[in-house]
Amino acid sequence: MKDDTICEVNLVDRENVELVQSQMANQKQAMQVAEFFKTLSDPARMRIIEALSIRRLCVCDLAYIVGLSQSATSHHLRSLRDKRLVKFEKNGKMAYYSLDDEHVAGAFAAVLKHVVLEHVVHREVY
Amino acid sequence: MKDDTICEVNLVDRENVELVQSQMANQKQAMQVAEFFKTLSDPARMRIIEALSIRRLCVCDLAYIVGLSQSATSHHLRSLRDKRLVKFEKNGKMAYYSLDDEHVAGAFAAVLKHVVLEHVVHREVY
DNA sequence: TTGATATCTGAACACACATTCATATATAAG
DNA sequence: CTTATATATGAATGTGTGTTCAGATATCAA
Repeated sequence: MKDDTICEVNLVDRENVELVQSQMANQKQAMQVAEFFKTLSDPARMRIIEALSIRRLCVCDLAYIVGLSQSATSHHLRSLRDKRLVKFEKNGKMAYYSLDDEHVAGAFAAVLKHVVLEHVVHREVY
Repeated sequence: MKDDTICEVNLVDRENVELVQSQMANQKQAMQVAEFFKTLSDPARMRIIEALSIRRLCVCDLAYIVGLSQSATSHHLRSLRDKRLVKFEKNGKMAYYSLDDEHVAGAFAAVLKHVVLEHVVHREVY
């Protein structure tokens, strides 16, 4: 336990801290994963991704499904496009959006690797 | 394709829309999953969870590891506690935090079920 | 008791971001 | 060319939230 140590300059158990630091992914990776989570942290974007995983859709049908205005939907689609989570094809006046499967799968794989596995594997008794 | 239909009142392909709607999880579930993602969408909270998945830690050591002030760390821990993702025990002046394993595992399971599987299973040709 | 330490908490500030509104672009139809 | 439709986009607004700051609470030591 070592709670007899005195906390100087915000460090109680240096040994413990160094062990944790050595086992943690670097800060850049954590930020990337957090970035991906942030994208999915909005219910509207969540539902957009969900809907597009079922079927390719045009903007106005998508807007209807997620219950947003056409403009708001378009803004979200733009940010999702920038993150390469969705792609689109223009067909006349219409724009048909679908998931960017490879990239989404890759992102999920990264998340699973850096978060879930990390948690499942390190089941030690504290 | 059916892009010959006219878009009245924001609906191009009613049939398609209804199919997607029937296959989507309800909005409540989407919001719950989004809520969980929002919690992990902050790099600091991300690293807090990551660190605690390795070892039980007191607040000041945790603050040192994630590179935040003690106050900011405490605020994050409070929100994580409210969502039952972490738990803590007091030992004298110190507070030792650890993951609330059952709840975290449950949350991840829900996410995997409602997001990843959904995506993997529905691999149809559009 | 007094002083030091670890943590917590409310208020304030600053910044990020989702939505709306107005408008722009592009295509199709008449 | 003109009109209508589908989508895109920039600006503005309002809301949410992460951090800091100051101070509160609690425990331990002297």
